[in-house]
Amino acid sequence: MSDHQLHEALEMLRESGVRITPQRHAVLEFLIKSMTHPTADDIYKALEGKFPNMSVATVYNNLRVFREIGLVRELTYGDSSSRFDCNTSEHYHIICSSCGKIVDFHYPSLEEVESLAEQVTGFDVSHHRMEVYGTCDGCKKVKQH
Amino acid sequence: MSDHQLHEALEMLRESGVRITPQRHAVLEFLIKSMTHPTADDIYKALEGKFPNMSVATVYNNLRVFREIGLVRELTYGDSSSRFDCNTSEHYHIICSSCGKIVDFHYPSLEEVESLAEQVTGFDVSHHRMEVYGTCDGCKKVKQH
DNA sequence: TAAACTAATTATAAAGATTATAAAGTAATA
DNA sequence: TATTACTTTATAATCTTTATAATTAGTTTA
Repeated sequence: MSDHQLHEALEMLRESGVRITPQRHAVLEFLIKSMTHPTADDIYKALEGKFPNMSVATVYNNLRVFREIGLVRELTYGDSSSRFDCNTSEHYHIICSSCGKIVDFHYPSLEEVESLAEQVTGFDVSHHRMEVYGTCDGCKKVKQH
Repeated sequence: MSDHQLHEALEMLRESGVRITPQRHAVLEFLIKSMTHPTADDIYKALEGKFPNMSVATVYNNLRVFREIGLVRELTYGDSSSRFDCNTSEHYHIICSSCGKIVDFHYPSLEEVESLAEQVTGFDVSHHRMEVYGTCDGCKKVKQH
């Protein structure tokens, strides 16, 4: 499943004329295989075993390249650092206010909101973003004790 | 209108046992009267004429106090710095991807999304957040030329 | 009102995330 | 092979936000 996704992503890079270096490949692979939504630092730490000389700047550079191509989305929440999401298919996120865990969920796209906003404000709407916040199962149990 | 809002906000501060200092009053007043959603730095710059000795830390301190009381909401968008919104009534934002302008709009709360997310993920949902992105009227015109 | 206490402000430093720059390395192409 | 463009590394710089300590100001109490 994620192998197929990786393959497609590499294809997109090639088509865009972006070189596929070992570091770039590793960052991409880690992003696709990770089910969490890692920060740049998460990725850096995860790969420093394999690439002891890799610089943080390389992680950021590659994430920027991926974002520009449309391969990843950058998620900015309240906390200090951005998170990166490789799943570009339509989905929303629910975030645990207690431990920061992020879980995907699906819901039909909120087109009605977009068209209303367009009418009311006179903007040309391109997209929207929505997240739900709450307490995850694990944190609920911890709180009960 | 905003005088009334300022009065109510000051009342809330008093009830919470928070001192109303000149700087605090000025930050609050600026937030309420400004129709934009300023960053901490915007506020700092706007008030440095009146309070030449005011420190940035004071602005942040006061914003934190206001947030803790529930007087303002902190908005974290893609750009580097947080924005602060004094309008605590239910509403959503539409943001211009080109110039960063933020406009409020109203829409019935998305309770259905919250309850579905709750069922699917097992979270206890507390709230959600949604923004619409697009191009504002001004920027549309600029682009046409 | 004066003394004591508490909270707020200032000035400054520190932390953390991200971006910029220059030099060195690597791949692609003619 | 020589040239070119792209990528990485190392490092410094920037920017936002938080932390700390000292000072100031406001509030309470005697």
